[in-house]
Amino acid sequence: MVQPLPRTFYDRDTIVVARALLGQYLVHVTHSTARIGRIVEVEAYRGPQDRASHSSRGLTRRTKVMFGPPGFAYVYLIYGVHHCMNVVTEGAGRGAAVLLRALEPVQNVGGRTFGPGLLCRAMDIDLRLNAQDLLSDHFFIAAAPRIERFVIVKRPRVGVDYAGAWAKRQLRFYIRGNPFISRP
DNA sequence: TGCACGATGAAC
DNA sequence: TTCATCGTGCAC
Repeated sequence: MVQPLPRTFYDRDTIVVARALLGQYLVHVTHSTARIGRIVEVEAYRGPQDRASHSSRGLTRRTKVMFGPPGFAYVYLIYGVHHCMNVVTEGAGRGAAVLLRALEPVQNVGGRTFGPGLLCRAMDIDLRLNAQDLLSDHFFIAAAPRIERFVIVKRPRVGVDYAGAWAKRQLRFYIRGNPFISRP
């Protein structure tokens, strides 16, 4: 039975959620086609104090979703070309989220899925899904169908060199040895 | 109202 | 290393 992970899954410390998301299944149903990808790489964005996070700008029209309740999708356009998808974590007002960086194709996924932009393209995710509740029937994350055992690798996040000391924090997590990681 | 700038990916 | 391309945040 494929169903969304509960709100309580997202309502926890962002690093805990980031690690727990690895191995889970992202599901997007469009035109009665269910696209499914296994999450294999993520990054944690901790809140307003995290200089790499969009929420470090405070509460704005764009970051409103990040400061909202957990379990919602924060989707934005980057470089005017690609979309990136996050899941909001922790309680409302925290401004924390987890960026999905790579998937392993499971079902109805065409094209490459490694890298946040390619992931969104392959899963047909765009701005229309911003602020979408992930406890829905067409866009959600489901528990992995079976217990899997893997080692989680920690690395600094990608593309946030401007963030000072926060750029050095190991807030990127991925499944060791998985062939769909966006970069070593 | 204007403008510099990306949590990227692809081409050169 | 350069560039596409546009929403956002902040200066004026």
